[in-house]
Order: sequence, then structure tokens, then C-alpha cells
Amino acid sequence: MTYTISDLAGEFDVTTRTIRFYEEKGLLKPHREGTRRIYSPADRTRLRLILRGKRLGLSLDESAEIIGMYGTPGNNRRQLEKLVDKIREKKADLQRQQRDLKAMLRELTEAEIKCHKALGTLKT
Amino acid sequence: MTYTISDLAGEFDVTTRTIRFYEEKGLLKPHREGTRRIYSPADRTRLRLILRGKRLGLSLDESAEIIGMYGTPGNNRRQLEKLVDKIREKKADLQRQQRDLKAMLRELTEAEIKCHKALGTLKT
DNA sequence: GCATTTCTTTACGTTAACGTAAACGTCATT
DNA sequence: AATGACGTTTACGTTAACGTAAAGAAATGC
Repeated sequence: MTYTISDLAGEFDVTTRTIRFYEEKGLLKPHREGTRRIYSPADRTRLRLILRGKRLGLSLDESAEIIGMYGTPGNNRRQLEKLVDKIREKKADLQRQQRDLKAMLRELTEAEIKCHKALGTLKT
Repeated sequence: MTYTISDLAGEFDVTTRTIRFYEEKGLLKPHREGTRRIYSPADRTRLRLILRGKRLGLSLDESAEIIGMYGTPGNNRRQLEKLVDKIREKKADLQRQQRDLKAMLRELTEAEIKCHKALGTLKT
């Protein structure tokens, strides 16, 4: 299965300009058929991951770095250990973000409850 | 207790320019002592919330909107219901973000395990 | 009292992540 | 063969969130 650029743009609700921009930045390298871009399922997955990173507030560079970590790890020992360290760093970042998220969710829930109480006293 | 601008800049590791910028955008309104800015604990809290929003990838406008929801809700019924709706929308956004976060954490953990296995076969 | 630090305003500069427009190729349909 | 629908490259424009620099007032240390 393959996709055109507008297939993916439609599916993920972004513009074709955006997808080309990601390619320009080296995040996607679709196969070419003549001059046309042809996207594989793997390309589609990469785009999905990029957009997910975006929703988490990551820059494109950060997303690229993280996606790079999913690839097959080299066989060099030194590099492997370095990769593990980087993975742990990213995980730590995300875990902090998770704490921030939970805190904000708690506060919003509190605010919601306050609204309900205010509505309650208003019903009379 | 009050704080100067560089107190807060130091504590939260941002520049004074950043803090003034937030004020320019209407996110902070410190009291003035002559021409000097004086920050109350409430101001400090607002700054903390802004920076937390930033870590979550929110824009300043979004953070401002959310912080506004924590205030005392009006007494108008119509407005209260609208506020509840907005709170629920934000909560839904954050919950999606939470799913994205967990997915990414899972994948990073998988990658980490792959590295460990690779290191294991390398030890021989 | 003088230098140094800390504050102020004003204003132009910078980067990321696209938007927008022009100008053109190509394929399917009418 | 002409009309659209879709693709391409090239290039300038835009917005958010600050950075950076200049020029000066005020407080603080010695």
C-alpha cells in the first residue's frame, strides 16, 4: 500500500505544504515516481509520530531525535550506552510532563466542581 | 512576602525579558513601587502556571485562558454553563495529550529494552 | 561621592513552523 | 483540445515568543 501527499494530508488533517516542509527538514524521505512523491506505510507512521510529537509540544528536531531512537540500534557498545542515556533523558522529560499534566487536570477538575456548586446554589 | 523581577527570574530560570514580555501580553500585572515591579505570591503562582503550560506545549494565550478558569466563577447562569463547557474541552485536550504521552513512553521503554538486549549479546 | 549593579523603556532582530502566491507540468475527462 | 484536479518548485510573508542592544534612572557597596 502507498499514499499520495494529499492522501496523508487528508487523513491527518494537515496541508500538503506541511508535509513537504517536514521533508525539507529531513523528517520524511518519500520515494519518487518521476517527480511525484509516493509514501509508504513506514512514511505514514513517521508522519503520525511527528504529529504526535507536535501535540506534545515537541519541536520538529526533538521529534526527529526521538523517532531516530526507535530505529535499529547500532552494534557499537559505546554508542549503545549513549543511546540508552538519551532515551532515559527523554523519558524523564516526558515523566515530568506527565506530572504537569496531572496537576493541571486536577486543577481543572476543581474549577469544574466549583462551577457545579455555584450552579447548585443558583437553582433555588 | 514580595519578589523583585530578578528574584523570580532566578527562581524559575527565565530571563527578566521573558517576565516583562508576559506582562506585556497581559499575563502578569505586578504592583509598582515607583517604576519598579513588585511581585506578590499570587503573581508568582501565575508565573509558575504559565511556565507549566509552556512545558506542556501550550501557547501563552492558551495558558492565560486556562489560568482564567481558576478564578472565581461569575454568578450568571449562562456564563457558568459556558465556563463548564470550556473546562471540559480543555480537559479533553489534556486527556488526549496524556494518551499520546503514555504511548510515547511505552515506545521509548521498548527502545530501551532493545538496547539492553543488544548490549547483552555484546557482553560475550 | 563615585562606581557598580539593578532596574526601566524603546526598538529592532531572530527562529521555528508553516502560509500564501506565482508559475509551471501532467493526467483524466468532457 | 481544452478544462479541471492534482502535482511540482521557488520564494517571499507571517506569527509567537522571546533575544539583544541602547540609553538612561535609581539604589547599593565601598
